[in-house]
Amino acid sequence: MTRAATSAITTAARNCSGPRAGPTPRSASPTSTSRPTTCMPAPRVRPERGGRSPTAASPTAGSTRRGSDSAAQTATPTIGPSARSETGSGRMAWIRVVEALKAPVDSEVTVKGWVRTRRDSKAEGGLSFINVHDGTCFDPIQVVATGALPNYQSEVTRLSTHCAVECDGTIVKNPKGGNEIKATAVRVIGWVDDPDHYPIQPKPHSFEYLREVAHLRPRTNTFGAVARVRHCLSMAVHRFFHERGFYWVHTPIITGSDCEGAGQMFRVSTLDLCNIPRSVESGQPRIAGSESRPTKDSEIDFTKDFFGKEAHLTVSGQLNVETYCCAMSNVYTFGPTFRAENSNTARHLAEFWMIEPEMAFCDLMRDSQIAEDFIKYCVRAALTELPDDMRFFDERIEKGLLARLAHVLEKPFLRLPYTEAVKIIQEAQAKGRKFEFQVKWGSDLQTEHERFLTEEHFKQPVILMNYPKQIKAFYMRLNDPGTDGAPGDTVAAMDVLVPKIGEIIGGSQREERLDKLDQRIEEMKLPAREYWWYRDLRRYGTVPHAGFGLGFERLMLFVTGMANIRDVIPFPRAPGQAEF
RNA sequence: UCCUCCAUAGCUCAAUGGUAGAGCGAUCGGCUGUUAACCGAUAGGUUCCAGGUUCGAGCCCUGGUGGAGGAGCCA
Repeated sequence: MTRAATSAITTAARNCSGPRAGPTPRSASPTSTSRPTTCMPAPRVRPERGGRSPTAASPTAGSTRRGSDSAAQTATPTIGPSARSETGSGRMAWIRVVEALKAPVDSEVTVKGWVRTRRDSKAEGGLSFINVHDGTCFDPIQVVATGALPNYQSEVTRLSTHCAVECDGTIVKNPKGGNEIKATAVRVIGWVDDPDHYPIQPKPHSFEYLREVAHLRPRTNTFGAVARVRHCLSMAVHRFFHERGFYWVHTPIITGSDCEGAGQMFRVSTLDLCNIPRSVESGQPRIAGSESRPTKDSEIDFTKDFFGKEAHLTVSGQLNVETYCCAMSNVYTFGPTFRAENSNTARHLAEFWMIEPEMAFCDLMRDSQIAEDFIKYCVRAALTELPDDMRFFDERIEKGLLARLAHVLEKPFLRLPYTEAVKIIQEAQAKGRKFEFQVKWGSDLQTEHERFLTEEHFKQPVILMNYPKQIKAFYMRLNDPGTDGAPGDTVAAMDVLVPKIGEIIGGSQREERLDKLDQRIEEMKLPAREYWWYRDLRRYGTVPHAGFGLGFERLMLFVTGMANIRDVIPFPRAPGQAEF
């Protein structure tokens, strides 16, 4: 795995309030106990110079307001569309770093952000180059501070990674061409307590390590870029559907049915775990001491629970969104989803965001076309809206990312029946390609098979269609016998396979015929009673409809080239992992 | 849940069962319109936890805990 050591570097001002969140609360007790906690206002760890004690408790201690004074005389109109009416402590226009990098020369500006790096020179009576970032773009802006600043020795030369600063100055051209700010004032808003122990250093950190300091990692260039792409893709998702007349439906996060059928669920309950109510239906008397453990003879009485029945966190909004589909035509969900699977991989989370469009009067072919358009739309959005971030991912995270994505956009995705895919894999095997698992018609394809198809054999995204019914969900539409020359019954299911990820989308045309649906529910021994409202959709004005599901974080992996799903969501939840 | 590997300085990692090391980062100094800066010096350790073997354990054994990679489940 290319865990391209990242890039890190960021800045942080630590507040004095509240308990220290601690970088690695559960690890290294020696470290955490020996470390000075929080930012104690008083004795600073660093030796003091020059008598001034810039403590975190007095953020602006010793900072100068001179810049403000001079700015007052040359009050400059605000610059850029997003410049707000607020100004810095001075009267210069506070603009974002992204705007400062494009602002015209001689503009008087203020930027606010965190120090990424600082380099000093003794030339010209003291010269410091401070890279400041505020999250608005990949590149920081370089602020040039000179010894003429009154707080130069006392503060500027002590800035360390992730100190928070406000800088006033003039936009000038860097000798190498880019914009930089010739500072007239540098105000320190928040110091970094004990830079030697500050968890993020101006050096590469492993992603594993940064997960332990998830509260500080967004200040690094990698996680800043991830956050921007995540936002960009989220907006693209909504834009894609909105532009096509889809309605966003907020399906419930708490579900009262255990019939969504997509894996282990988290229970939602307000019952007292120390005193769980038992039903006495079995006629057995309750036995003291046995009441808090379920037995065959005493079942938990969920009528006493909050919802009067068992409740769980949703594992899919699909069944619910189908109801709106059969009324609004084109709808989608985009929200959090929860799976209590004990799965520990770079592609799974216990809490993730899922996108599930559902289209009425739609068959599998159109479904797959929308899936393809959707993927391409999202890829294009990232490439055009965040070229700097994407270039970074290409250079430092996955070499060749941009070429891979360009290739994805290039031509139509390939469509292939499952039955054909099995033949291709079997032929490859006959020619000596080794697989850990055998493939035969009727068995589900393993990750290795899917990746073989999309990465080796076709070298492009592939949509597999019409899977054997026994490996797919009950709600998928039964195909006519003999579809694709399959030796058994198939359903109108599709999986979109892409290089690097494997399956990124799973979808299907839904079974709209009540008798066929009932037959499947019965075959799979599902509790028919639980599906009463789902069955109603087939009783009252049923229509062919189709949809698909896509894990948003997997789309993130696909677009950014990041290797681990825990690094593309701000605070990953996984088995044994709910810190922050 | 299964298989494999790992846990030593702020970070990344060394160290035949025999004095705890390097690089980066931090601090201080030198040089420099610097930008992965460079040069020198200094500080920094209960070697994840609990037991055990041994004259002696970072190293060997047992049991925990945590992490990583792969698999399964899936999105």
